[in-house]
Amino acid sequence: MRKETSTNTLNAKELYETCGMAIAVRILGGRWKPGIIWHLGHNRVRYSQLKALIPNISERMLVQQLKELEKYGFVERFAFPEVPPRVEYALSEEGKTLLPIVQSLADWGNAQREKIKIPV
Amino acid sequence: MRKETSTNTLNAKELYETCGMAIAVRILGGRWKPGIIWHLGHNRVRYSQLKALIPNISERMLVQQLKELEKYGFVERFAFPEVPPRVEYALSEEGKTLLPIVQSLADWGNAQREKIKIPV
DNA sequence: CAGCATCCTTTGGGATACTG
DNA sequence: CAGTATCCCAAAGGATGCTG
Repeated sequence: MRKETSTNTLNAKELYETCGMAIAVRILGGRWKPGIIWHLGHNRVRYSQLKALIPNISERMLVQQLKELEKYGFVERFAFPEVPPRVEYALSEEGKTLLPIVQSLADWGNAQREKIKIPV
Repeated sequence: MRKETSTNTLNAKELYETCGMAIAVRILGGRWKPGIIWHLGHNRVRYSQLKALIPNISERMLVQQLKELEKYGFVERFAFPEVPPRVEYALSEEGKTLLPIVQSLADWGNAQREKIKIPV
């Protein structure tokens, strides 16, 4: 078992030397987290459902990002001891504070779709 | 001269296959763009000023990110034919639509500074 | 079903030196 | 002052195969 180099871990030094923007970018950074948060919204969502909602994401990324969000307390994980297994994810109260941000990202992006000039 | 692989170029295929969120993440993605946009705000800012406002950023990154933002039309560049040279950057009208997003990122990040649990 | 492990490629970003 | 050019490393992400 090889230890995955833990990225996005804010240690005390980094935390207090950076401004809020830097913190936000580190926590929300990457290609997937905003989409995951957006799809969680206010509901509980099953792992398989989440995977279906986010086409192109690999299982590796989905699990990894969910774990990071869980580690920071933005996402809660509910595992049911059933066979076959069932796991649901949801935003914590803290995580829900991210919803306005990701919503405005999504809205902005959708508005761009019509306006942007296509290179090539 | 080695051609820098052009990142963040949305071609037609990528553009129309993705949702708004994916577009927003691609355009705003990375460690620096939100901070650059935030510091530009509603003013014109000189290159050297921008560099001072964003500690830790290298010239390479600052120039590269500004060029990308300019390519998409979110940033305008004003070069004055003087010696020593002077260059100012500002958000275009289109670019200013990003301000609410980056502002909410900054606000959220600042709010986190007090709340977050410090690992190690 | 909901993952984990491993290998690999691509991208982002830092350091340094140099220039019109 | 406002950049370029080059080299290099680290982090992000993809593909595939396997498991409780």
